[in-house]
Amino acid sequence: MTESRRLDRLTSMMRRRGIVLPSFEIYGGVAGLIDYGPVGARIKRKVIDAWIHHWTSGGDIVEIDSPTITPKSVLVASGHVGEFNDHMSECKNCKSVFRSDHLIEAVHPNPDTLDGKQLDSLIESNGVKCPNCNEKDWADARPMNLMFPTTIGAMSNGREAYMRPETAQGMFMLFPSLYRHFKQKLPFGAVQTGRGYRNEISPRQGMIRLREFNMAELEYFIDPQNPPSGDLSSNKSEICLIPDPEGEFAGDKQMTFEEACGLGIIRHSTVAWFMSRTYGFLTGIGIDPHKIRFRQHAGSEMAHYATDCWDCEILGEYGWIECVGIANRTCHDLESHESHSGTNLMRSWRQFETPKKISGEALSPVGSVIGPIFRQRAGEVSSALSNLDEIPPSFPFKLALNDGSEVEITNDMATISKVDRNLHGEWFTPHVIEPAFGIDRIIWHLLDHSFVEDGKDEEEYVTLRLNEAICPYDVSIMPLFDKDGMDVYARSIFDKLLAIRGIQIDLDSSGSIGKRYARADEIGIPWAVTIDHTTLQDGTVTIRRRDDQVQVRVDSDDLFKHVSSGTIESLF
RNA sequence: GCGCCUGUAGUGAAGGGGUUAUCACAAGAGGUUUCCAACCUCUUGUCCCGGGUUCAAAUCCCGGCGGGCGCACCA
Repeated sequence: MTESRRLDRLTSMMRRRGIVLPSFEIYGGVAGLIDYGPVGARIKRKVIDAWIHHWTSGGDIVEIDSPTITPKSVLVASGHVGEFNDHMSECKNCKSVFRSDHLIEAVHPNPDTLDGKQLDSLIESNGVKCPNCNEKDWADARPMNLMFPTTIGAMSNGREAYMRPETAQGMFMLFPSLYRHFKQKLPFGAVQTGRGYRNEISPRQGMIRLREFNMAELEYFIDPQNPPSGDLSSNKSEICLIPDPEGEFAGDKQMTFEEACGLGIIRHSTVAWFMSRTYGFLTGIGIDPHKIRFRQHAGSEMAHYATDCWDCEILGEYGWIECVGIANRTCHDLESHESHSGTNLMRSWRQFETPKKISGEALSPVGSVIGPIFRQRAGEVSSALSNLDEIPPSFPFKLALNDGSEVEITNDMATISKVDRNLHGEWFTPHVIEPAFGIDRIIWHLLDHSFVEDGKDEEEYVTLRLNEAICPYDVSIMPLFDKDGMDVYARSIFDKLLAIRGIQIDLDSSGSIGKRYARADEIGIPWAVTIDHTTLQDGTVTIRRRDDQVQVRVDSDDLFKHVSSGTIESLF
């Protein structure tokens, strides 16, 4: 039983039992696209439900839902269009492919601002050699667009759009609505689960790198001057932390979140709080706590929008895989959307404890003089005058306009007036802390960590020790014999349990009872209820616990009660 | 995108120019007082797709698609 074969056995089982399968297989399949089968879709639903509940149960976070089709302008503002239109250069000699901007990093301060032709000419003029074979024979740079383009509108004059590469932009678009919903008080957050799309060059590793994938993202809006944090001391677990290798705390650490935050390893208290709650979520649905670590991004690998980022990595058959990214996105997105869209709604009001007294002098433009002199430009001159921070000591003076030109202002064009008022607060752009979860990757690791092969002797016996919160079926009903009235009795229990909202029940009457237990164990059904001869006499059934095969006999009424309340465990 | 390896029932495998493609497990029907993958009978179901070579291709060749690994990429 070598470890690499375990991966094969797990993926075979997932196909065979309808958990996760390649998509469109009868047409040859498509790399990077997967289906969740009948069993897998149940697991996925439960993981997402658990995730939504985990974050919204505090009352300060709400769920939203926005389109996957996103107009280009939104993604220009977010930076994705620029970031995603990287160019690739191919060495004609050895066929190696490199990012064009990386090739000329040494000779240009901002290579990612260049277009294809500029990149080619710089590569040519600087004689850049292929890092692989040292030749200088480059093909023209080709854009590598990692977003799926589409068009809104069926006709040729449709609007350019992309399938969203992340769900986060939906939360930013709704910031004004969220701000009103939360009575204009920070902090608050919004979550969204749904599909994201990235046209990966080469998807690999099963459900780890997909082209269409399930994300669950949370944007938590805070006042940067008053960053909130929950009670970190409630989590006593020692966590594996890998701080920024270029920073002062380089080197693996093992400590609580509270300690790491106190020492400044985690730089932001709100980030620390979300790391702790992320840890709580993952372990709560069945991720092995010993296979979780948090790795801080070095400055050089940080996403274009983030100033501090921790990846939560989970260990599985593919090694350590990033499953959650917790980033401090600061005010980047809201500010960028405000300037690109021209709105002024992406802000929050910060009330001063005591109003600030503003007294000073201000220039008031005299319209009747400015108008005739500057004509079309009069409006611009007036607003430039009003916005002057410092009043020049004497007239006339040169006033700079937005277009770069200067005009002369004489003393008849403006009057100086005294200003006295109280400032009760100020507008600012909230900062955003974003935990972003890769749901498919988390599901993979849940399956990986639950997949236990512990057959006696030579025989392999597979149990999927899934946490009850995410099991595909809650209970499997098994008539010991599929006759003599046991079949009818089983059916009646099946129907009655199925009627309970949110409960999924499996009914299995084929094959020997041992085989049925094995089938149920393999897809992680935690409880098996058996109807036998005694049931027909006194209405009691046996309940078998998946993880240790222990059975108890209870009245079927008690079964209904405990299934409804999710307290079967208390019967043991 | 590149290189190497690879693709046979639901799953895992054997076969490697020539009768009707083989096996195990799984699945379906029936039988068996059947509580931890028991047994018996019967049944269903497979050569990734497209070209080429050949009298004959699952087998050899080419291309595509998919998978694994390495390089590159992974906001």
